Amino acid sequence: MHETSIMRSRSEEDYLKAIYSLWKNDEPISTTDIANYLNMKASSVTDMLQKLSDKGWINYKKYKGANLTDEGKKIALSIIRKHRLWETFLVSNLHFKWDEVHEIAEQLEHIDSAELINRLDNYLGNPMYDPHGDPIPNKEGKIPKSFSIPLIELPVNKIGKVVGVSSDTPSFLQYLDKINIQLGSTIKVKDKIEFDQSLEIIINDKNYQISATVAKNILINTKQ
Amino acid sequence: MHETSIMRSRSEEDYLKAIYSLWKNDEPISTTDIANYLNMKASSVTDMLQKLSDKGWINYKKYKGANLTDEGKKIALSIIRKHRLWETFLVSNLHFKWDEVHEIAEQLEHIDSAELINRLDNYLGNPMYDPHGDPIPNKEGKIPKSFSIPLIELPVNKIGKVVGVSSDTPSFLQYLDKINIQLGSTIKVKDKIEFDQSLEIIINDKNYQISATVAKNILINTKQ
DNA sequence: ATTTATTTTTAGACAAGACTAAATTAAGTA
DNA sequence: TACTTAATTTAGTCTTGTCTAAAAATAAAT
Repeated sequence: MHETSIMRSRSEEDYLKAIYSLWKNDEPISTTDIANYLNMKASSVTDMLQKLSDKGWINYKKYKGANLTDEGKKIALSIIRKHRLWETFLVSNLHFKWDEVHEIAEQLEHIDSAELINRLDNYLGNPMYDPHGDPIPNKEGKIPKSFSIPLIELPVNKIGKVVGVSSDTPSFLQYLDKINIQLGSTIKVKDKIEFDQSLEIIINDKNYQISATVAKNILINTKQ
Repeated sequence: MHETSIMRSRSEEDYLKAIYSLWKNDEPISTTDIANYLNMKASSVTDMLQKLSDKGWINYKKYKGANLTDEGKKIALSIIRKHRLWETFLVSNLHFKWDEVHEIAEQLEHIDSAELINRLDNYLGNPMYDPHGDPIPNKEGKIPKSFSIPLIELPVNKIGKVVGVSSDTPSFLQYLDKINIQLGSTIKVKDKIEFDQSLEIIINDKNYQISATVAKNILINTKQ
């Protein structure tokens, strides 16, 4: 139906994206991990892994888990590109809050039109990062490098700029909104509490106490 | 999954939209007409009509065809609203040509988020008409009245403004592009050829000869 | 009014993508 | 190493939405 590329179902795309997201080292991703990520039963995952393998998008060995092939990685990255560009549009142009856009982008990312997404990219000014600070892959699937560390590693009395988050659950993002943290916010670490690793920080001249868990999920730039 | 409204499949939405589009008088729409419109077999249509009827979206009597209920009409209009708003976005903001947007809008119209579409509406400046001159239903499903006649009915020596087209096949739209007709174009009818009903018209001081078929599918405003 | 042609429906099949329950393999432990 | 537990796969079922082929109903025509 479209150009030379083989049509993919929404389901197939979701699996490829899931495998990409769970991918860490070179370890293959387990059936159970994928099942949990997608809220499905392991048996359903097994079925689909066989299908994706037949299409050449993953390497799959029974009982050994799966990994993306180059072809599969390319597809996953193109979906992530679409997801992040749409999120950017929703936040920058339609003024959604950053915790409201995920579900909608989950739908929009499956719209099939290369022309559309490239035009959207231009329309948005070819952004490098989405509203959560995540890098946006380019047309060729290249991801801009980002140099960042979790806030918890920032030394006392140092100042850093928020460039991203490593969790984007709505509850977390809403909490950040509440204490006035957004992309670009400047944070100073006033003190670290030995006992529970919590931090005392300053944002816009106001003091806040944040837990180690939160501090681990806020990303700070290392180069400016 | 979303608000109080019952989830609908893409397929169900396509059927409702098809029935709406084929709707003329109060005559119920036949199985075959729907099948042709959607490029499906009549037997598939029969199945789906039964389903839509069970959900209360159409009135369906065996062998008698189907008509939308108020509920069904509301759904169809909301999909048309989405389709036309997305087309507007694609043409006005992403600078697609008016003959390139249909397929993409066919996908976008199924994105499920009332909030999204209302924000998009505002972002576009609450347009009344889409790039083909078709009226955009509002949130409540109300369609702005448009007063227009086919160009063929415009008397000789009268001037009219193009407000829409009643066919939007790419080949027709491309032909219009070629002879420089777009929404808002001013057309003067210089002569009518009795023999074949074709027209001699003037656009931007240039003369063109157009067939009756074309002249029937160009809509001209009657109130300005 | 009866036959013929066309439409529409029914019945049964199939593919995709999910599930449950049972069987099998792999991994962990005494 | 043998045993137990956890992970994974297989087998079979279900739903959605399509199809083909056959049957039934309606419409058209002589």
